[in-house]
Amino acid sequence: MHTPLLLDRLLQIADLLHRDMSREYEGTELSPSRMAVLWTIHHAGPVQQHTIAEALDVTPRAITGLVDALEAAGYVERVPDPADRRARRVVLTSDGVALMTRTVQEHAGLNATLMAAVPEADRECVEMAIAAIADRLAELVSEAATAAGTDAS
Amino acid sequence: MHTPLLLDRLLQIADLLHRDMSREYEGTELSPSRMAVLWTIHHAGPVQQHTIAEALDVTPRAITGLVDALEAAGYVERVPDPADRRARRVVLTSDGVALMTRTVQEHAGLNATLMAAVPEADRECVEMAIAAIADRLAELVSEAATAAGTDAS
DNA sequence: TATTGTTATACTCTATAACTATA
DNA sequence: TATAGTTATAGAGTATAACAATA
Repeated sequence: MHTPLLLDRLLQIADLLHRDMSREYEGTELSPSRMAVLWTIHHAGPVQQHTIAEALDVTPRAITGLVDALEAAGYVERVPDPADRRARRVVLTSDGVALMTRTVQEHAGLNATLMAAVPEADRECVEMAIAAIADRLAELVSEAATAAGTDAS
Repeated sequence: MHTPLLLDRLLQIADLLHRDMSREYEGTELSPSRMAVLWTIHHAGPVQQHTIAEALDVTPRAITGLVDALEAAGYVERVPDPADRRARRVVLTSDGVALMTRTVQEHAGLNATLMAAVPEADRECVEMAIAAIADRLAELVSEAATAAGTDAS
């Protein structure tokens, strides 16, 4: 048995994060996909649905369903867009803002717990390295998607 | 805009890896879930389906569907279990073995590409740190799952 | 004409529950 | 009685396609 590759560790972490989030939200009106919509609105402010669709790289149809669910649960509201009567802006309700505030705090707490597993002297180096890996991976995925899109057209 | 947390970077990497895998397999008989089944068999050898279900933390019913698809695609075969006539062992076909051999090589290649984004002097430290973070996260998720299970019972 | 978002429909993945065959 | 796996059914998430309202 040899040491797992860094990539294997990253895949393990990906699986654990997704599993933990799914478990955390089970029995509630939330889910990883719905949280992704809330993060987009949290970061971008009131947005049109097609903007969310582009940010998450899914079709507008998928956003219709996710926003329907979030609106029914009381976390977001569809409001008229004064500049375009076809569109509506999706905004966080006060419940939505409170949820995201709590979630940001929980993220910071989990981040601190995980960083505590790394020797203090190594932390800056590790943060830089993971950022570099994430950026490199984003480039690769973007190139692969472009190549696939070119093939298909 | 402050520097993203390490956790945010890990979530970004998780999303990119899943997205890239989904794109890579689109239009084929494969998918991330089906690949997870193949990885389990690749590592454990011929296994009963309930063993795969436990390894992936899904219900046996889900495995029935995934193995059905993989068998139809020619990557695995269900063979009788000589020790238990209720069960069948799932084994890789020669196509399945060839696929996993290719995939292991592709993983090693991607791993090397990503590690190239990290200064050579930092690599060992980063590998150790990510392993420590993965182990810590696995503990946390396991504890949370146990706590949730205890609550429910 | 192009864009925004919806309804209609279908597929994958997953869960629970009821059932068969075997242990 | 318990276990291995299946069928039946349901729900979430996503895709394509056709359509409405507006730009």
